[in-house]
Amino acid sequence: MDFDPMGVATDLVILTVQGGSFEVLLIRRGIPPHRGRWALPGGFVRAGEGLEQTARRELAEETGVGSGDASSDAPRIHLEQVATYGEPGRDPRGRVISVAYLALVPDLPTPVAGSDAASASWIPVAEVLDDPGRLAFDHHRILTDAVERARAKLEYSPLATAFCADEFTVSELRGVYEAVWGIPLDPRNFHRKATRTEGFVVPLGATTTRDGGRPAQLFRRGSAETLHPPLTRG
Amino acid sequence: MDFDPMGVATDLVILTVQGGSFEVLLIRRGIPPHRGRWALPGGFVRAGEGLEQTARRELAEETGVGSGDASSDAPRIHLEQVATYGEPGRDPRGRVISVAYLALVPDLPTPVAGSDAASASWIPVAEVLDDPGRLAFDHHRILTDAVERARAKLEYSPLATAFCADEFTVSELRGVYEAVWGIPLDPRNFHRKATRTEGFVVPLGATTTRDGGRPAQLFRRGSAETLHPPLTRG
DNA sequence: CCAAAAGTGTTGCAATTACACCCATGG
DNA sequence: CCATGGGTGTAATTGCAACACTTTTGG
Repeated sequence: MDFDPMGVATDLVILTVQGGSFEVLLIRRGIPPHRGRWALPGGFVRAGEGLEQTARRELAEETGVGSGDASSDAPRIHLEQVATYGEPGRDPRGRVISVAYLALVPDLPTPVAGSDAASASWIPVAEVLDDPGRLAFDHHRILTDAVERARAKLEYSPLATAFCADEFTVSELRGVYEAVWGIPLDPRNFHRKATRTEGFVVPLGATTTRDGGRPAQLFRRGSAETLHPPLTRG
Repeated sequence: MDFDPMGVATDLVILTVQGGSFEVLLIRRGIPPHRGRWALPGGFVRAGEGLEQTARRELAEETGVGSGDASSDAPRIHLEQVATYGEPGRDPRGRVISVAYLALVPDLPTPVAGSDAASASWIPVAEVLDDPGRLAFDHHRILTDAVERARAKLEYSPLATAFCADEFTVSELRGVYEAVWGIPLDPRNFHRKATRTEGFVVPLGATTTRDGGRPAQLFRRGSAETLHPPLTRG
């Protein structure tokens, strides 16, 4: 038996935390379908290209970072697959399957508009989630799934460090948790948990006073893949 | 820009627990490529068909249950998407993207060989995981990912009930956990956790002596989607 | 009666929370 | 000296593992 050929695309949920706000990168579509509407950045997988490779290419096009090329010395961006969406009729161009990826980036310079985007902007996640009609295609569902994944993974993985610069303070790390989860955390207990959890963060010895008050130690992400014990919400 | 057309398939990781053994349904391929080798059941997505619909169709073909048709009164089988695999070169027939699904079924009658399968058998999961060369394509990776997902979800979701018949005892439920995790659990503490966790299981009043000894209460799965608190491994 | 499996009570350790308190800087 | 944020100590509580013990059947 032969197969029915289909289009395969990747869509990206690029998340960041800026000044205590949890935001997603959206584009205003410059070409049909859904021209002029907000959507997740994405594009078709090319013939010889792997799925993650496509996602990294799109990420680089939109943000200017994270291309997986050996030639690039850009910071390593966290990128993971979330799910695949393939209902017939989800794209008016024909039968298109979309593999959604979640990317977590630190505070970045202004986003760049890609080829199919009239413009690109950081928008607060909560605002978009509260308005199911805001996004084109089935992108509201994709965003919902990706954000849920991110929120869950903060608990048991060191993923939050992906939102931070190379060097960060415990407060900055806590700010990530507070922004993503949308709840305040006790700074004193958080400090203990973050620093005592094996392999989560490693102290650099240096300090900074960029947040005012007593100088804070600087840390880099550790080597742990999972957090024991996990950080809990609430 | 137009897209490069590709084949889209679903592959199924169908898991069950039989007599304390955690097993996966494999087929011996009856057609090329990889004719004669073991593989996960799967097949191409048809033109007007949704991804999950394809998975349910394949599941019904292999096991005779769980088709999503309204006409079917077969039991509802747990089916969830795991991940999508799309490296160029993973399938010699051309560029094929495969969406992997995880299905959990209760102890079932003998499996049926589908159209592309010479035969189908239940094989212990541990045995297959220990032998990376056993499966065709990249199916060892898919199985690894799916089993990891299943093991993790037992902790915080009522998924284990999907391996049980409609009515089950606490011991039978514990047997599922022990088989999937591969470790023994304290029957007394497990009983408390399972029955005290809100919405996990609901007592039916009836009892059974099918396991010997004192009669055990029968339960049905509850309505909870997540377990609070979770059941922990170790 | 004994064996086997179901189910309950209790105890002690470990993790977590809530918050009092001290530290180090800038203004 | 005060405000601000960084960081430590500690008591009350909760959660959980370990295991003694009781219950209800079959043989």
